[in-house]
Amino acid sequence: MEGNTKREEILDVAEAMIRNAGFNAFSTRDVASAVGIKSASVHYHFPTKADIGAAVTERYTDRFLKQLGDPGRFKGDPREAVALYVNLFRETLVRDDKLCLCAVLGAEIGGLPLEVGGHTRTFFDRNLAWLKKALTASSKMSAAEANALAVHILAALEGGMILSKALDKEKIFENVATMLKRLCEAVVAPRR
Amino acid sequence: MEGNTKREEILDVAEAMIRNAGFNAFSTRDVASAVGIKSASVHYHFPTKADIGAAVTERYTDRFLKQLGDPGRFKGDPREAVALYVNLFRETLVRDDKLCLCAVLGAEIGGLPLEVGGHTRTFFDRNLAWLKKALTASSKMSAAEANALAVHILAALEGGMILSKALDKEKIFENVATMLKRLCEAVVAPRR
DNA sequence: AGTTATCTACCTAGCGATAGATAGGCACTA
DNA sequence: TAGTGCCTATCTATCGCTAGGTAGATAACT
Repeated sequence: MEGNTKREEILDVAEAMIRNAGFNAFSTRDVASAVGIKSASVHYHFPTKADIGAAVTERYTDRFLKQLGDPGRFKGDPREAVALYVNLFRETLVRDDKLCLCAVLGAEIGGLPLEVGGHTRTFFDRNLAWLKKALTASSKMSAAEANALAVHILAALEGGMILSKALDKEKIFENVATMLKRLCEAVVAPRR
Repeated sequence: MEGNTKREEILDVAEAMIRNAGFNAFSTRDVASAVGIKSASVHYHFPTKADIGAAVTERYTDRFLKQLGDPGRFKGDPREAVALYVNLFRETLVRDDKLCLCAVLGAEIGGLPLEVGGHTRTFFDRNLAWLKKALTASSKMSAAEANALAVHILAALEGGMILSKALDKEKIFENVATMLKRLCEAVVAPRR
C-alpha cells in the first residue's frame, strides 16, 4: 500500500479488508502479514482490533468530507451539488472496486464494537448535514424538503453501490445516479 | 423461535443472527445454544456453515417472492405495485427490527462462501425481475424505463434500511418510501 | 432392524491479546 | 566523546479461548 508510516499502512490494509468483506472478516494477523510485520506489532500501534476499526472509520469520514469541500459554495443549481456528491461515490466504487466503508459497517452494525458503530453513525450524520446544507444553499427548497432529498440520495447511493458490486454491473450505479438527477429535478420544480 | 422442526429453528436463528451482524459474526455454537442443542447436532442438519448460509438465503428469497405474489396482476397504476413492494420491505424492517438479509450479505459479498454469494445475487435478480414485470404490466413504461426504475427502487430501499437501522430512525425509511412514490410519478408522467 | 436426531468428547486451526526481549536512534551529561 | 537512559518499533513465544468440523455412542421412533 502507499501509506507513509507503518501505522497508516495498517489503516490502508484494514480499510480495504473491511470494505471487501466486513469488520468480522479480517484478523490482525491478516493485516500484519499484508504490511510485512507481525501481529504483535499491529497491537503496538492499535491496542485492540476495535481501535483499528475506529481509526479506519474516523479517517475515512474525515477524508470523505474533506473531498466534498464547503457545501455552502453551491449557488443556483442544486444539481451541481448532487452531481459532485454522486461523483465522489462513483469514484469510491470504481477506483477501488469496493463499497463505501460505512455501507459495509452499517449493514453489520448490530455486531460492531461500540466505538466503531458510533463512528459509522457519525459518517451518516455528517453526510446528511452536508447534503442538507448544499441543497438549501443552492435552491429555494424548504428545510424539510432538503432533508427528505438528502436522506434519499444517501440511501440510494449506498444501496446502489451494494447492488452494483454484488451483481458486478457498473451500469447499475449509473442507473441510480441518473434517477437521482431526475428526482432532484422533480423536487426542485414540482408539477404542482 | 417459532419454527416447527429443529432444522427450521436453526434457519430461523441463523437468519436473525446474520441479519443482525453478518455472516461472519455468528458461530454454529451460537446457533446451537439458541435452539437448545449442541453444535455437533447443527452439523448433522447442515454439514458446513456455508450450507446454513445458503439454506437461509434460499429460503429467505423464496419466502420474499411468494409474499410479493404475481407481478402481472397490477393493472393501470404502477404506484400500487410499488406501494406493495415498499410495504414488504417496511414490514421486514419494522416487524423484525432487522435489515433485509441480502442487504447485509450484499455488503460483505467479498468474504462470503461462493454458494452464499450466489444465492444473494439470485435474490437481487429475482427482485429486479419482479419489479420490472410489475412496472411494465401496470403502465406504458418502456422496458428500459421499467428497468431503471426497478433498480433505483431496490437500491433505495436496501440503502434506506441500512440508514434507518444505523441511525435508529424509522422516519428515514418512510422518507425514502415517500421519495420513491414521487419518483415513480415523475417517471410515469414526465413533464416533457 | 433401520432410521433419525441427538449427545459427549475431541481435534486442529485460528483468534485477539500479552509478556518480555531486542535493536536502533536520540538526547542529555560527566 | 564516551556513557547513560529513554523511546520507538519491532520481534519471538505464548496464553486462554473459540472457531468449524468429526467420530462414535446413545436413545427414540417406525
